[in-house]
Amino acid sequence: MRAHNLALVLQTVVNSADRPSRAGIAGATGLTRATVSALVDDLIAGGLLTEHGPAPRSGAGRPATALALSPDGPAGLGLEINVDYLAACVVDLTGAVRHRFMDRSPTLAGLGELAVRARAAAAEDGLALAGAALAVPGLVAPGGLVRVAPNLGWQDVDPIAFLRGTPALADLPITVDNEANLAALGELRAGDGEPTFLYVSGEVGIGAGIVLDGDLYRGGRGWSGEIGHVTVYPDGRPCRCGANGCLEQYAGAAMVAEDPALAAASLGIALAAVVNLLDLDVIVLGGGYAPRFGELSAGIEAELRRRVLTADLAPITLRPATLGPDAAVRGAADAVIRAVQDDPATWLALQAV
Amino acid sequence: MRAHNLALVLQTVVNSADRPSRAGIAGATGLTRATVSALVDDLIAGGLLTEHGPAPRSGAGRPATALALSPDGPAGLGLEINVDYLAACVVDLTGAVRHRFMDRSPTLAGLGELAVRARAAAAEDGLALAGAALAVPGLVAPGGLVRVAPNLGWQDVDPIAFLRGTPALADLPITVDNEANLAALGELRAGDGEPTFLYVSGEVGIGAGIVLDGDLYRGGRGWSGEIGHVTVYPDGRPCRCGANGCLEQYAGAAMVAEDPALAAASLGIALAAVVNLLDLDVIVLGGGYAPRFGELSAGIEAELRRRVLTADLAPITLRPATLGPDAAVRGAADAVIRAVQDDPATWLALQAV
DNA sequence: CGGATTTGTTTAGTGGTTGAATTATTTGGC
DNA sequence: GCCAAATAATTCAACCACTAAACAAATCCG
Repeated sequence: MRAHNLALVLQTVVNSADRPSRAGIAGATGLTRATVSALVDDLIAGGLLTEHGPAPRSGAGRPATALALSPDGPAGLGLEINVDYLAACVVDLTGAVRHRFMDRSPTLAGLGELAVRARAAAAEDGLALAGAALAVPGLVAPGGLVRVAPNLGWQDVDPIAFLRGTPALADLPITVDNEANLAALGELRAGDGEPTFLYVSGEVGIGAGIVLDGDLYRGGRGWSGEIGHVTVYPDGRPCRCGANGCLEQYAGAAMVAEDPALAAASLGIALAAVVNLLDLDVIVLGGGYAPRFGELSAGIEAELRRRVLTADLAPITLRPATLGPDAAVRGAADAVIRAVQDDPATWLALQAV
Repeated sequence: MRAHNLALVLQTVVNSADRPSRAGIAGATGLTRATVSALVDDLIAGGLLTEHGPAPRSGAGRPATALALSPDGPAGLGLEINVDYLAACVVDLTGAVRHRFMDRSPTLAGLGELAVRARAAAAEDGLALAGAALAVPGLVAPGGLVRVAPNLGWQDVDPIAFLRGTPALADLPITVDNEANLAALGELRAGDGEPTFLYVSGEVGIGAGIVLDGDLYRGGRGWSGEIGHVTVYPDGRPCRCGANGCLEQYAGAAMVAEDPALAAASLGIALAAVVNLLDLDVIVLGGGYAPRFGELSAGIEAELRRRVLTADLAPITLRPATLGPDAAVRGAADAVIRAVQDDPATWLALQAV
């Protein structure tokens, strides 16, 4: 119960645009001011919140002491390994990017080094890492095992086990997730604040992250969002997956450059299927699609209007991603601090030991 | 908190195959035996659980008193209105069907009469109704307003307001939901126990219910599962929705009879898209597809193997629905008793008044 | 300067859970 | 046949976390 209410209070601070007061949080959550005070004291003692000087107020009454996430609280380490680069970034509890690192040699050994450097940089700022999340362009099994990552040439690779081998990382909780999934989480924080949307990432392959009500939908085995292999032309071009007419063959990076109209129409057909099935009203185009949004949007929207059953009952918003190519690393780091924000009690318990 | 734990205890009883004891529940939930005792006492007093004689045990020790859902507890009323029939059924807390009614005149007035008859029959058994749920073949807005139901000729019809007009139903909480959604819920209880699956209902139109982790996924506006309008052949036959090549034109009732092979292949293409997007591993064919499962399954499975990216990493189960044409009414009644089972505290509070 | 007003803290009280001890009911061994 | 062991369920004191209400602090307004 306390755990739940700690999360409730912290979430309220996270979600509020301004810096709320204890009384404000009490009003928003339905808890008593006394309860909120007690909980906030714990969160301040644990280094998750900080008090700020009283803000200038209008009207009578004692001025409120503003509360905000502490920039010195636990930070998240985002990692990404992709076809032609490595990336790492440290994001503090407030969501601010504190450090970024890149490398052009996409190997696991290089990733380990990058992670160690990032951790050292965080330590210099006095930041403790709550954990790390790794973005991978492939299918990830629940335990973090990468079953297949075609563009990396990986099959049944266990990056967590490898990173744990580095002494400086042995104690760090690490998770692995699909690149598009994490990019979607990055967009969730950085974007317009919609809690439910589809994030589509168009690179060599095409992936999607499905965000429902502020949470990533991963599917039964974590393999959701493989929109690149949705069939658009049943007897169309053969795909490397063995099927014919996959979206990837019509809206992959190559086709977007060569024939944007075809890419847009194909994408529109696949997206209409998603909307018909899941009843989403926001679609975010990221990855390689974002910079070419202007060329693609009209063609996509035309297909959506034609093929979505409920198109005339409620509008569908199509917009480009706000984050650039580092959406996945940002999302990975975000996933770590989200975990702390969603369950501050375990972090506080860890600190107390 | 008590509300949460009451639900936890009741759910444990619902989900356990045998009749659990208080101690067994304590072990399964992590609560203390003392706590479970107190909660179970409340549930028995509220008429939701009953004690049964001690079961024969192996080994020493005091024998456990078996607990089971009470057949005299609150019951659910399921209602369905469709193109050529009306249906109603009363399901008790244990999930047993106590009464069924049918009618061939699918009007709202007839539905009201049927509901009154069903309620009277339930009352004769000493059953109190916790509420009613109505299955409709159309798009339902959150408040229960039916935006469009093409096969009924409905547009912006409010069945709740109508039924409330009947004095004998004025005090009954009523909800409205899509037919395929409720049929999926019916299958959830009656089926193999998988918590996550896609239920596809093939009638004149084709609808689907998406069940994720034991819960129906309704989408942002409750319009999920419109698989009938997923595009399978982008330049194919015109559909009554205005688009071309919708699944409904290739796997609707007419086509299943005329060309089962084409229906199966088309259905396979659309289902592969669903699996690629949502990573489901169980697909249930219901409605008109169930009786023709033998003719369709091979063709569907062939497309799934070819078009699902992860087909060779994990198998996909395709099976016919266990419930027949009354899946939707059963599911509707089930939805009502599920609501009680998921939140027994409010039911107990209502009784106490 | 004093009342009004709002924030935050203190204190007593309450509901609900835990843990230990107790009672109840069976099996099995000598 | 009786006692010990084992398991189920209840009772009771302690405790934790939230609530309610009073109180203290800090500001504005007349």
